[in-house]
Amino acid sequence: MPKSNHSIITANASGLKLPESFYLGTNVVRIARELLGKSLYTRIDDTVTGGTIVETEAYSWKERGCHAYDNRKTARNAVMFGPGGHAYVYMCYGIHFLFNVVTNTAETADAVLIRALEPHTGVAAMEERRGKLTNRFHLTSGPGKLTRALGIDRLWNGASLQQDKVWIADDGLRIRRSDIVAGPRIGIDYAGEDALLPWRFSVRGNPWVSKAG
DNA sequence: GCAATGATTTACT
DNA sequence: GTAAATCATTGCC
Repeated sequence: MPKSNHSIITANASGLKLPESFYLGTNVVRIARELLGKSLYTRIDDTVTGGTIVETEAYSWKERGCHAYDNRKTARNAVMFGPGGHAYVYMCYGIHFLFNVVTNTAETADAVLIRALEPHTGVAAMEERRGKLTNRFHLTSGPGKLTRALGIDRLWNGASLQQDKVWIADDGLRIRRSDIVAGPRIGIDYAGEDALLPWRFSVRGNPWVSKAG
């Protein structure tokens, strides 16, 4: 009997931290796909919170949707020009922090935006950070929501994913290729035809995937 | 449905 | 140096 993919989980925090080599890969689209099913964790004091990544988007300096399009380096996006395996956190709409994983080697500005998690570790702590919710699926089902749930803010920009503050682990979960949905990215209409690139990936049928798509 | 919210960027002088 | 437009969204109406 096939396992329901309605809710994929649940792993624990004992999985293997992804090595730096994973992030140094040159194909950011492939990395965005491979991050589905991995777990993103943060540790603040002794509180570990985390969940399974169920939605990502790839961004590359070669296309207009990216902050670093055409190799334009600014104070905000400087982290993207460093080596892969670091966090790129920035503020959007003046209210929300968005968490990205820098990929590729130094001077090649690619990144993967983490858009949604299925929470499985430290859920009570995340609920406390998010405040009262009418629907439990709203806890981490959006890029701004998950950073708030995990306690991520702008000070985390540039943090290494090889340390014990924020990291991504392989908890052994495998997402079948046929259960990965690809589609256009959210909220980048200004990118012209690059907005049509099918660089948003999510887990088919998972209730924690953001509503925006 | 749409207002709120503020950092960042860009286009000027 | 200054100002206006822009924005990888959310949450409340």
